[in-house]
Amino acid sequence: MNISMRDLRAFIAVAEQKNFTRAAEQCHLSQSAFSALIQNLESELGVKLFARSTRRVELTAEGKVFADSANRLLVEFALVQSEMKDHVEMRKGRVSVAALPSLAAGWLPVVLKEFRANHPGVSTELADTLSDECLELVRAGRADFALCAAGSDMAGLEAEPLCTDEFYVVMHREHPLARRKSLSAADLLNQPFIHLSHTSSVRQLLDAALHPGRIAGIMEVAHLASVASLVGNNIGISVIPFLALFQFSHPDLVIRPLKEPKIVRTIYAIRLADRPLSVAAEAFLALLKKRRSKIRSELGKDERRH
Amino acid sequence: MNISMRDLRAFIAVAEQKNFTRAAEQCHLSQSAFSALIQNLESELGVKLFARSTRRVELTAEGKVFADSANRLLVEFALVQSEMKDHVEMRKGRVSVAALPSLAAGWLPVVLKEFRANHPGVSTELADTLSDECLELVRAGRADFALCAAGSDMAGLEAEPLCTDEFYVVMHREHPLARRKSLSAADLLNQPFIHLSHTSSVRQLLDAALHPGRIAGIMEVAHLASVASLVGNNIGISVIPFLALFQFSHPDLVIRPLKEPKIVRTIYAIRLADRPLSVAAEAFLALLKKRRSKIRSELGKDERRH
DNA sequence: CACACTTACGATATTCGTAAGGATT
DNA sequence: AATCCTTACGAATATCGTAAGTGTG
Repeated sequence: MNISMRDLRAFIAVAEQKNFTRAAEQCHLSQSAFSALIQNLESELGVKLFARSTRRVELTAEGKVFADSANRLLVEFALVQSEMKDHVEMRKGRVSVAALPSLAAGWLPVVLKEFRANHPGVSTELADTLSDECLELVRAGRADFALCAAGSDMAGLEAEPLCTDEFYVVMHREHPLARRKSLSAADLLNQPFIHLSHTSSVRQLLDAALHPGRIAGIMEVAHLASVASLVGNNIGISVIPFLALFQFSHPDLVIRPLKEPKIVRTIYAIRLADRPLSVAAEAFLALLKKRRSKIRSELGKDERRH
Repeated sequence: MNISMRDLRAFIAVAEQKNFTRAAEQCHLSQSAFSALIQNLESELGVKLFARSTRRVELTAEGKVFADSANRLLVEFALVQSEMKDHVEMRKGRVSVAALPSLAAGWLPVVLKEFRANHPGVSTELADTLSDECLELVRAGRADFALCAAGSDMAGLEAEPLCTDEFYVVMHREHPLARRKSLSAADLLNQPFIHLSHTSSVRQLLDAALHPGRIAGIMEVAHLASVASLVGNNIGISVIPFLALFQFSHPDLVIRPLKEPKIVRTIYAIRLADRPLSVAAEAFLALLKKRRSKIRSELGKDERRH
């Protein structure tokens, strides 16, 4: 028992035209092939659908019953087809992104806005969280992809570099080091230092780069806003990646590039390996890559605003 | 764009099994043919439905969307199939019969009852009316077939004899002719005669057979019950077909066979030519023919009851 | 190296169209 | 004679299965 949409369309064509020849034309078939098709349909259903006298073709009682059903099935099927098309052409869909708070608060919304304007039917979700949780969301399939740093275990994931992010020293404007144009790791020794929590990728990177034993950490907080406040009150200094600097735009704060060693982290677009993204997610990721040059200029705008 | 139910079943099979090989077995196909089938489906829809790594098969985002639709379509289709089957096997359907009042009041209900008991899902309709209107109902498609006498214009109709119906003289028991065992046309001359209306097939047959000029018609009524009442009051006599005699079972009435000429009418099963009956109507007609031997015995029962 | 999907390719079935047949008006 | 559906039959097409190819764990 195998009936196709074409069979249904053919059936409906005869039912409407009441004529095999015209129905066959409508279906781009020879009349004989068409006749065979209808006969086949009748035998599959086990019912005569048409009463053919040589001069007239009419639906049988059972044919009428089937006509209603066939029409309904065709409509249903057309809806399914159009829904699939909607997804392919991104009039429908869903994109779920996990991103570092720094990206989620700065550059990402700008691109998100553009994407949403272009594809109003596609719903977008954004989870702003630390790298590890970003990766977890991707692994669990709760996010299509993540924009974050690479984690220690990247098995099953595929990471594509999106941009690099340099680290800066932030301190109070009255801090002794504030007069310097740039700073090195040696300058930070014995300075009261505000750390982010160990789970933060920033912290992990700093620990690796700056020999933690020699840094006089005096405090450990979870959120950048806390760091900014502590530094703003001159309780200590900190080292922050460029993308997070928008939280440190304050007259009392001074930002200085950290040189020697220059610390750079890479932000990746990370997704499940061997799993294609949905059409919409693919498109959104493409747009993100297309707009990646604006990452810094967007932040610039943000800083100028303060 | 031609997608078949088989395609949907195959798709659902992989979606559930998450494995082409098992799904192929489930569909009684070789794995390679199955693979081609799915690829074909994907290309027809214009979307990748499955993410195949060599080790795992999963639905893509679009595949999940399609899975819901495919399931729904299959369910819908199964319902359509079962509805068609219901009609073929007469768990559903409709039979509409037009029949002469004499049949509709006597034999027909008995067969109808049997049919309805065997096929409770099939709705039955019965129009009890004179032959001309019976034929009209059949022509208009309002009745599947009619049980009545043949009309003057039988074009487009197909008549199959069902039974014959002989005519009897009915009169009051005190009527002079009541003592006779049988009567001839000559006996009826100059007797006050109760006629049915000209539209009645009975009347037409009598007019043709009994030389109306020589019959002293004194009254013309539409319904047999009126004839019975008039005759019951000894206002006149009448000639009535056997099948209608059940209305004349009364102690005051006497029924005598009419011989010379013996008048016989034929009752036909009449339907549209070149139009098959619905399965249910065909079955009902078959049952009617099978039970036709009971036409007289049913009437006998009726008469015995009085 | 075993498993699982894809590709290649010859074999098999289906489906197609032309042409002839048959029935009706 | 014209119309319209069916049947016959060779041809085109699609589908199938075996077997080889490929990538992964």
